[in-house]
Amino acid sequence: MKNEDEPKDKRLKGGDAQKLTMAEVAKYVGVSAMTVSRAFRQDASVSEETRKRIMEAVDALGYVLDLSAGSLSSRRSGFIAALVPSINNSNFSDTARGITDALEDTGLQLLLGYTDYSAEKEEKLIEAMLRRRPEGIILTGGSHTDRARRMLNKAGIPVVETWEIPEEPINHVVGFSNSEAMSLLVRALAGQGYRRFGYIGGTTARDTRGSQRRSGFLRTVEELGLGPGRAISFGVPPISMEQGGQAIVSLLERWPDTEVVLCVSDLSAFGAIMECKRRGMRVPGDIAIAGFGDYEISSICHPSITTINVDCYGIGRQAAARLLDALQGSGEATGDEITLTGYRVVLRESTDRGAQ
Amino acid sequence: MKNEDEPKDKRLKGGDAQKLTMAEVAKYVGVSAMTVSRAFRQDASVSEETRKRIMEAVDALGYVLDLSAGSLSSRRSGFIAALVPSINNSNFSDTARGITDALEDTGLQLLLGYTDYSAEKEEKLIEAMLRRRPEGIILTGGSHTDRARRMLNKAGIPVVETWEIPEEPINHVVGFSNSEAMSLLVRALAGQGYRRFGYIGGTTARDTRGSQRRSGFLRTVEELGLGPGRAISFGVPPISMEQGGQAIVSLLERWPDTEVVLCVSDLSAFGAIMECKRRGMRVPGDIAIAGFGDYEISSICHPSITTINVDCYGIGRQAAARLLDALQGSGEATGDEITLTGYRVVLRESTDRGAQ
DNA sequence: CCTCAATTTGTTATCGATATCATAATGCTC
DNA sequence: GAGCATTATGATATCGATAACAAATTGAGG
Repeated sequence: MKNEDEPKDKRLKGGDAQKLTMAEVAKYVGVSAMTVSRAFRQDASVSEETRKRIMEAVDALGYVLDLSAGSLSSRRSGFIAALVPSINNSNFSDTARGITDALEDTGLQLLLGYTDYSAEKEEKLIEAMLRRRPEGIILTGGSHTDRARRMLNKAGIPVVETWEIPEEPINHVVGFSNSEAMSLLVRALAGQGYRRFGYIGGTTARDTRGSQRRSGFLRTVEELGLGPGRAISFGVPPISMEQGGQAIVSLLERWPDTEVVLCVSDLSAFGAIMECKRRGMRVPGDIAIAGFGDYEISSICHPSITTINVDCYGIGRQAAARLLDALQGSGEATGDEITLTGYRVVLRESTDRGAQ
Repeated sequence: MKNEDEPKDKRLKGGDAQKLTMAEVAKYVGVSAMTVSRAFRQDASVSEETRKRIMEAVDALGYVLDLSAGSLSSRRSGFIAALVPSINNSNFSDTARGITDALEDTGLQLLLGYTDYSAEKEEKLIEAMLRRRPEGIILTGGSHTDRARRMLNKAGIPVVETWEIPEEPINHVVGFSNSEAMSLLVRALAGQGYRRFGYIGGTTARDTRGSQRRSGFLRTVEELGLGPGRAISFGVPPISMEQGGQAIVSLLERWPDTEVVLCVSDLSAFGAIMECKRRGMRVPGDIAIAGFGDYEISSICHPSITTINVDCYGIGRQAAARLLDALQGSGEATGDEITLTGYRVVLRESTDRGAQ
């Protein structure tokens, strides 16, 4: 597959004039580099005719703008960073989509990083991102290492924390109370007559949202006089489908008369439901199960899964909007620094009291 | 939430000395900027003692390296780009994880973009990435716009196409034949005695891997003398769970005696199975269903889903490895330019002939 | 004690674009 | 057609790091 009939300098297949610069395009067209630079920006004042000629040359020569040079000079990197715990989670990818959409036509690009639910990885990623000088940064959650906080404070760029309401916000917040949301679900199910509540989901610092949901569960069960709640931890967050299945087995062994089990996410709820069915139990007949997050799987699954719908996409859009506000340098604050996003209970088959 | 007791220049909460440069760190320590620069790289020759003093100063001042300046000078951006069709797809995120892992300790960072299965979006993303001068680029699939191809050729960086075997590779390829893989699944099921095969999944150019699977299906059914295959398209790729459910209804209306249905992915297979169960059909008793991709859901689901397991993670690792080889400028070719990755049939409950 | 090599540090030019200011061309009004 | 505003283009310095080369320091060997 190697070609012999070419110069033997180590060059890549198909690659030719590797280093094509704006100055060369300029010379080719017969204008100055500055004019070429202007032609690339829509606001700049270049005559339509010149721009056309330049763009033709750009096309003919195959020139591609070099932002690394441009951003050094303009002190604008042209991107914002967003860190999410997991890339393979439709909730977070919906948020990422929201950000991307909100950024459209702003000339800003999104750079995504994933922290794998680890504050240490988050710290490293924050540093890696800051080294490229993002114009703003969107984080998931409010739990960061001290060093990460220091770096973010120093950076002098707007920061948005999302998906929860941190005790000590760094800057802007777009999210909701996970504990309140879980509480709402408990109350909704209690309102349907359920009394003996179980819960699947850990308490580790890795998943602060999960911990908040758990504490919302325990608190509410207590408040309703139905306590103490029966909570099982299993595995390392994020709890997988498989771990959901293992957890419900443990839970039912320990508390066999449990009526309804709430899970930290729909994925573990799905695992739990499937495991129950595999063991010949009926859901919701023998045991009712609910999740959190309203993933696609929950509406498709048979039985469909009761859950909390979160405005994931909206979180993304709002977070980006707050960032853009801040970048616009709007002297006055845009109202509160905390933007609350919505959630709602979605009752489905998996907790239907009428069904058998 | 606004503070009045501060200078009113528009400064961000917590932000102080915004522009801290290497030269200032150098002055603080009493060395030259060059020495500071060296201290940041492990290979450089700086005495241990000096490096320690510099790093302490970096810490004390909160200095963060500016890569946009560095990469301009060194002509090394320090990142590679990878484009995947969808961010919310565990197959592709496994590949992304493979790339990330392979890049560890190379000093290279991964920048991920998602094309939403659109060649136009891919073209735009390729341009956006190239403007930041990645040192290499990993693509999904072999179907690109002409302009994208031109840009990639001009860029003079290694390119790896993954997840399929393109007719006209740009440079390196790491993948497998989707049509052969689907063919293998058809043969495995035919071997179990199935005769009347159906298929769910489109033919659009948006999802070339899906098209290849479909053609592999049709070809093999024909070859086995079981044709013509009964194929249904539904919706725009990637086919969702819900569309899988709708598709199987259409398929069974049109060809009620179908014995087994193969789906372009596990997600549509799952949707199809759940829809069947909702309608009171037994899977595999009344209809057998198989998927493609071996997503987590397939092993958890009840019934568990027969599928093709693809080495998604390996694709990522290998793609990154090929890229690194090419970057090492290894004069000689590293064997073939096409790296084949494995796949295997995973037989599970959803096509179990013994079950009812 | 001198020479040469190895190690550590410094100086200067440069990467490729853009900010800024200067200048040329154009158009409009009276 | 002079005067002035407006638009289009150019020249130069600069962003903040690193490459490349130079110089200073140290140590070993004869």
